[in-house]
Amino acid sequence: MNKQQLSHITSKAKDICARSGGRLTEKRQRVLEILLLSDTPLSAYELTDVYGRACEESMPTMSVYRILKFLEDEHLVHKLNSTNKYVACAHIARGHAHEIPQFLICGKCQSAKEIAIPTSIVDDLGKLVDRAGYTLMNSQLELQCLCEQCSVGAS
Amino acid sequence: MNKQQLSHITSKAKDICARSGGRLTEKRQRVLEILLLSDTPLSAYELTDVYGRACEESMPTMSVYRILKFLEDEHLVHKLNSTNKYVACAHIARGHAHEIPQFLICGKCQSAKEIAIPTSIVDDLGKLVDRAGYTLMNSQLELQCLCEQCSVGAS
DNA sequence: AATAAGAATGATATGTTGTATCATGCGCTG
DNA sequence: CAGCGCATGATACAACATATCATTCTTATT
Repeated sequence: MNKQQLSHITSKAKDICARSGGRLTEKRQRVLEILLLSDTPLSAYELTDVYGRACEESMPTMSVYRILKFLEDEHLVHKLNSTNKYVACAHIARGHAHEIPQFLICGKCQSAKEIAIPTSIVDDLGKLVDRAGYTLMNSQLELQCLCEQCSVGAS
Repeated sequence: MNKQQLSHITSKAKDICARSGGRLTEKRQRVLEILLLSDTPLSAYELTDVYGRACEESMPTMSVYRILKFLEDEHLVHKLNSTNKYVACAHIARGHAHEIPQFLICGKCQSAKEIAIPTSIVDDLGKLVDRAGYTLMNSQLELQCLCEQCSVGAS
């Protein structure tokens, strides 16, 4: 990702925050940028470390958690429940529809890819859940995979 | 679950362990029984507490983790990654096919139901993952739901 | 039965993730 | 410029998990 793309995304992100009455402060923007530039999802503590090294000043982890919560509420960041790590939303630049995100997580290099799952599959899952007497509340799936590169390497 | 059902299951569990060269010791069996009798999944620390109260002697949490690992390796217990809690396998008594477990987790009462997901849905997911250039390694899904009782209560 | 080997468990320390709470700083508005 | 509200800092602690070494229990062999 180059600087222009990054500034385009953060500009969009500012709009999104403004529309909901929030503010993308400098620290929040920096945290978001770190996640946008990271190859892999990061834990709150990893983010604290990266922030400290990148910004020449440290931030308490508590603040990182608060900022992550803000960014999550704005749908700019997603949390991976299976790994307790955070990843920037892949759809900030274009439209940013608030669809339920789905993730493919590589068990080898830890990269995570946000994908769209066809409505048909989600509907099938919903029907299945209904038949079990339950109601589906959230269908964020996190599928444990191998990414293309790691599949090749492991052959 | 009555005593007869419980002892039938633990007897099956002993067979399963024996077949793989493991031993379902008394402590391992007690941990399994606690999970079998629990209405909800339990964390390792909750298990430590319950064990201490039920068995009139305490067990270090470290041992609980080791026992949980053993029971997981024998497919007698599953871990819910989204909540960091553990649940007894629902299929010990009958056949105990080592299918990938799928769970419906009630966000209100915390109960978890282990279900079978039709091959067709899993296949569809697999194809989707393939198209994204990834390889599906494990399809344990944990769907956040409301159970029947909690849905009714919330109406 | 004695003993040695290996499995199971205990004890202790520490690492990782996350929340609670109160204090401080910063920016806007009247 | 005073005061209010939002954002951030600082500190403490709770919950989840692993590493490591010591001890105890089983089992096989003699």
